Amino acid sequence: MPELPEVETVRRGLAPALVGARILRAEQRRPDLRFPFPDNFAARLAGRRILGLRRRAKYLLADLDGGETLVMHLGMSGSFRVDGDIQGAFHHPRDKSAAHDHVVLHMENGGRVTYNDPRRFGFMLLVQSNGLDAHKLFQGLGVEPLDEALDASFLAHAFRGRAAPAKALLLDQRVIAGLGNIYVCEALHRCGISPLRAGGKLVTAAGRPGALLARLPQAIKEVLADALAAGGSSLRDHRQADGSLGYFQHSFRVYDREGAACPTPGCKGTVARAVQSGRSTFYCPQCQK
DNA sequence: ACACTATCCTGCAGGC
DNA sequence: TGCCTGCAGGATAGTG
Repeated sequence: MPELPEVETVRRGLAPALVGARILRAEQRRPDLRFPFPDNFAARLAGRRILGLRRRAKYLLADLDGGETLVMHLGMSGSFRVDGDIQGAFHHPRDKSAAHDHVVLHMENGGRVTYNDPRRFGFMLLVQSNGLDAHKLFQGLGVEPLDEALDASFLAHAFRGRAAPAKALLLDQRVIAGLGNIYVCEALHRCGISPLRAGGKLVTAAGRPGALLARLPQAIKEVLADALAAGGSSLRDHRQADGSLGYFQHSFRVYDREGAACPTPGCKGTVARAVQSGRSTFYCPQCQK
């Protein structure tokens, strides 16, 4: 479920159960997800206290005592579940999703945090906390989209001379870290930029942001803020850590709305679907230029 | 350097 | 009903 608003919503949901709490015991139920788990993963988690839970881009970072940080990425289908069931697990045998419960953290406070990931594109790593920024995963990461560093001149610099479509550039985590397919589609629609438009064409010859590009940072920040306020988007049956559903999917203007009337006031267009870099793009050919 | 593809994996919806 | 195809919120290695 993982773009920035979803990961941040997960972080907020997990924090009460994890921050300040000690991991009594950890279960690692398979050798790997996207990558192999670290050596002695479960044993290295046992007894550790979680000092804080942060987010960087789409990564969740749990800082542990002892100087290590547990780095978690949800991939496409990762989710966390928190239950306070101290008496023992209730796992319905027909609950298929339990087959994909890959990691369980048994907390000293009686809580239990389970990581479930059917597609296993997610991963967990342990990294020295003081070397996090230098780690390969974080080294090349672009700006946080909600940071003030994301502004029109930053985008003009990043897009200048690029032939790749705006969609591809916004999905590139080395430029902006945290956007994904949904929010890129939504942000481009909000500011009237076609996802097919070459990035370089949105920049003036002098390297300044064009009129449309100037609106993009605000569009990105607004759609993310709206999604955060809604608890993220819940496609299919994805749930937040506390079991509740985000509801921003009801506010999508173009994503997964092929054939619907364009919601832009005064626009008579119809939402279209295109495929870019193997992924669906939704946009209005009428008002996105 | 850049642009584009194929790929990892499972589940689900839609067509026949 | 069942089988098949395509598609899914991500990110990377590999190709030209």
